Formats: sequence, C-alpha cells, structure tokens
Amino acid sequence: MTADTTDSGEDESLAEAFWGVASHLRRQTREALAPWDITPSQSRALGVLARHGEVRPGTLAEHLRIAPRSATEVIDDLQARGLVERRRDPADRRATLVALTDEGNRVSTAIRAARRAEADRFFGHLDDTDRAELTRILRTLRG
Amino acid sequence: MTADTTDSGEDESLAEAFWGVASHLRRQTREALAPWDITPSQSRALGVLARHGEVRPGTLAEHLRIAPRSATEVIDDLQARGLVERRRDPADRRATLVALTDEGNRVSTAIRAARRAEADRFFGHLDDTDRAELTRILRTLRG
DNA sequence: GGATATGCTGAGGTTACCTCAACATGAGGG
DNA sequence: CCCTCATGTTGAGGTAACCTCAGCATATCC
Repeated sequence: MTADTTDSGEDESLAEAFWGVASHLRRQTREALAPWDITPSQSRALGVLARHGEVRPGTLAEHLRIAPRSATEVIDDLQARGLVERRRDPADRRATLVALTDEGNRVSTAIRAARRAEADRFFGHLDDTDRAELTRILRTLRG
Repeated sequence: MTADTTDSGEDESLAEAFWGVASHLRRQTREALAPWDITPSQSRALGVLARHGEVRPGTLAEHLRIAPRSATEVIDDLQARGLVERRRDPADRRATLVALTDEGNRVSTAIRAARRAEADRFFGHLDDTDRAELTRILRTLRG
C-alpha cells in the first residue's frame, strides 16, 4: 500500500527540493547530537558560549533569537548537567554571567567536531566544484 | 551593542549557509500563510487532501509523518474551521474518511498559489542557470 | 533622591507533538 | 459460529520549547 509516499509536495519545485534536503540534513544532525542527549537549542547555546565566552542570559537570548525568559530555561538545563555555571557580573549586580564549565568546554568541542564531521559527510556527496557553486548560490539567496 | 549578530555560526560552513537560507525561506513562507491564520501543519494537511482526495486519518498521519493521534488533532482543527469534513468509510466501519469541504478547496488552492508565488519570488533572485544548478545539486544531495 | 529603565526569574499559558489504553470493528482459524 | 488477534480512531494525560506578565533587585538620570 502506497508505501513510501512521505509527501512534501509533488511538483518538485525548488522549494520542495530545498525542504527535502533540509529535513535530511536536520535528521542527520539530530542523530549526530544523540550521543550527548542534548537538544538543538542547548547545543546552539553551547556554541554561543564557546564563541563568546561568558555572556549574560539576555545576550544569549538575543543570539538564540528567543525570549530572555526562555534563555533562563536553557541555562537551567545546561547548569543541571554541569555544562555551564552562573557567575555574578561584577559590573552590574542585577546581572548574571553564564560561562562554560570545563566539562561544558569539552562537550562543546566534541559536539562541534561531530557536527562538522556530519556536515562534511553530508556535503561530501558533492565534488569541489558543486560545493563552491552551492556556496555561491546560497550566499546570493541570503541577499 | 554587537547589534546584529544573530548567531548561526561563524565559520560559514556550507551547513551554516544552508540553514541561514532555510530560516529566511521559512520566515517568508510563514508570512505568506499569515492571511489565512493557518499553521504549517494544517497547510500541509490541506495539501495532502487536495492531492489525494479523501483519506483516512491514519493515512494522513503517514503523509505528514506524525502519529495517528496527532493527525486527529489537526483534523479537529481544520474541521472546526469548516475546511474539512469527516465521513464514514463505507468499506470499513472502524474507519473515517477526511475530505476537503468546498471552502477547504478554495482555501487550499489559494494557499498553494500564495506559497508558490512566495517561492518564485524567493528563488527569483537567481538567474535561470543558477536555478537549474541549484535544482541539480539539491537532487544530488538528497541521493 | 525619586522616577524610570534594565536584568533576571517565578508563575502560568500555548502549541504541537507524543504514548498508552479503550472501544469498535474486521479477519482468519478451528 | 465463536474466539483470538489485528486494525482504526480517539480520550486522557504527558512533554518540550517556547511564550507573556508581574515582581524584585539594581542601575541611571534628572
């Protein structure tokens, strides 16, 4: 019976093709993250912290494009896992600074590597020329 | 300060670029759907119904890749808006058939057109050659 | 030094999913 | 024919990741 028709469209427009690839990539990325049992949001937060060092919850929220209150939650989760810690901001006693713990640093590095490996594998199906083309076209699309 | 750094990565790998474009496209699509105040899931369901005619909730769930129970919910919502109706399946009295109402048909057609227009606009920033290239590359990526 | 803005978080809501179990019906075997 | 087992849908209730709004502490500015 009809088997594999997983519907994302039929006329195979560019948009459909794009989303097809997107969902492939998303699935693979999710699987690559599985060993750490970490949500995409958490992993993005770790990335921000790895790149920016200690930041305030509000700043983190901006980077993640979520409400400040929601950042608090992500931080709570990461803190519960011992991956980040909260410090007082010496410059403003209302504020808090969030920073990676040593463990957080290790995990964040490992995740980054895994993610990159996964992406390389994914886009590795293309030859160098096509990768360059794709990069260029995507850049154009983003305006 | 720091303004616009909305973080999706820094080293601009292909994956980052890809997701950048994806989020652009998603936002535009969402906006295109706004006039109908319909969720992406609901719009996908309408699409399936437009394409397949009447289907059972379970079948719809497969197409949408969600649990059967969740399809029930989507159907409930669409039914509440008068866009679909439930009929008894004459072939199996356990089952139900879901079909678009006239209004559902109108809306579904309108949405399809709007979505396509939006996508055309989005990918219209590319010339014909690039669109063909992109199509080919995406097809390769999906394997 | 008092009004007003800012930073974080508690309380509680929403959305879009999920699982599990109940219930009705269908289908095959003895 | 009856009994067991599979199937289709849905009620009940749960969860994850968001949200808004209000409250409190602190900062800033007139």
